[in-house]
Amino acid sequence: MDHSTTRLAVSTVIFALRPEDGGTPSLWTPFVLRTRQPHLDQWALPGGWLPDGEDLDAAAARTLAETTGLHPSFLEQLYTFGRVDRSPTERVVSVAYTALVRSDEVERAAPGENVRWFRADALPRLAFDHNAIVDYAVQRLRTKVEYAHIAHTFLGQTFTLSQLRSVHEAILGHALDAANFRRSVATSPDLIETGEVLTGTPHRPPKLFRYRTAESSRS
Amino acid sequence: MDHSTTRLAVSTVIFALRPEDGGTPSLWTPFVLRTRQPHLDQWALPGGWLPDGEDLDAAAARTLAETTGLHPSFLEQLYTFGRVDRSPTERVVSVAYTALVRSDEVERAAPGENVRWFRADALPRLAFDHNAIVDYAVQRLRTKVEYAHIAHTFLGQTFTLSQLRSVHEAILGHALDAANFRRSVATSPDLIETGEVLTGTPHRPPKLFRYRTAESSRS
DNA sequence: ACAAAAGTGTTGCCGATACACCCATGC
DNA sequence: GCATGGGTGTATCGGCAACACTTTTGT
Repeated sequence: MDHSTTRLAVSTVIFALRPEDGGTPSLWTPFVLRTRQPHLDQWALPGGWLPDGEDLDAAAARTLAETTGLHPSFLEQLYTFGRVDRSPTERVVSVAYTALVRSDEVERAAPGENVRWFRADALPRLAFDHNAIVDYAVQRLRTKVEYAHIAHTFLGQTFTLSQLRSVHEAILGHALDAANFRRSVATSPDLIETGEVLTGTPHRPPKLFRYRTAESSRS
Repeated sequence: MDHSTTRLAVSTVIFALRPEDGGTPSLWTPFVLRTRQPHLDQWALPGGWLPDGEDLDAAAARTLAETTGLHPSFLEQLYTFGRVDRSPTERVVSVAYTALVRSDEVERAAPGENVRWFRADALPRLAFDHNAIVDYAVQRLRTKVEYAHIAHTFLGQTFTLSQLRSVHEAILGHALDAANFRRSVATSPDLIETGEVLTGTPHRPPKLFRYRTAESSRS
């Protein structure tokens, strides 16, 4: 049997929220400096080749940990990019993933020499078709945050509704009415009041919430 | 450079509407009888290996035409299935596609010796993980038909609103209010009245509509 | 007391549903 | 003219955006 020369890769668009200098947080994503041709010295999505014995999800999780040191709280397949001409030197089909990581995760992780974060809405020219991949990921994240409960994966186990709203605002790129936002998320039975409040704020202490997980809903 | 043994395939879930014996139409999908191991003599999705020089979309269109003789009016990537154990003999990553074909297309196409159609909601045990793939495709089709204008791709260039409604009903699996359905699709500026009516019906002749395409909207 | 964020109440609008009703054609 | 599907009108309901208002804390 003759072999195909097409190679299979996995790439991940990682999103984190980083507070603008003293202001409201915004979406950032990390890239890795390429140390080889093609596209030497350009920024590229974290990723790598798919090993024969590894599931796609596992490969995405592993390669993103290896290159950035991060452990995502959310990881899902985005789309598979396979145009013949997307790499100038060989045929590469890339299964792209979207990952969300908590801000404290980003602080804790080793920065990595060749890793750099950019604002998702102000990217440099990336290697291959990675600009298109990131744009598509941003678009999907925007639509998905409005109907799926994923925003809290940017936060800790417990969070205030202001924090959750601020996540939505950063993703959508515009402000939301605090009162209506509260009601819209409160419709979900999976949003649970912990009974505790966050102290140390200069004003009225907000209640802390958490999302019901598979584990927390056992029996 | 040592080669990976992982192989890349493309598979397509093809949907068409077929009138139940004298009744309302329902969703059907064609499968191909496997003539080799593994899963010899089981039904499998139309598809094939991805050639080195062919785009994913093109490979999906070509393989589905080769096996079933069909030419879809709609084709889009669904999801990539890559679990290590999804094939018992070798590692295969499959990029799955969804295709919609018009009923008259199905009539016209050569049936194919090893091709058989099944109701999408009453499938036999298929080869590999193809049952899961079809189920996922049905689920996605149901949600997508409610917000995207894709139902008309099951019909001809022009169609009555009853026909379009009947497509929605077949996909969703339940009846819709004719009056409200009419209004809900009429909100789209892309739905255009042709000015003609369909004659030969036993009752009041319905108006014929078409959807504005990229070509029909040129200046 | 005051500022500011947390949280509640109220109103108006808009889209979707339910369903009554009229229209046009073949028979 | 009558049966039948095509097509229109309309009342009601529920969700959501806007925004006024009350509550609770730190300073």
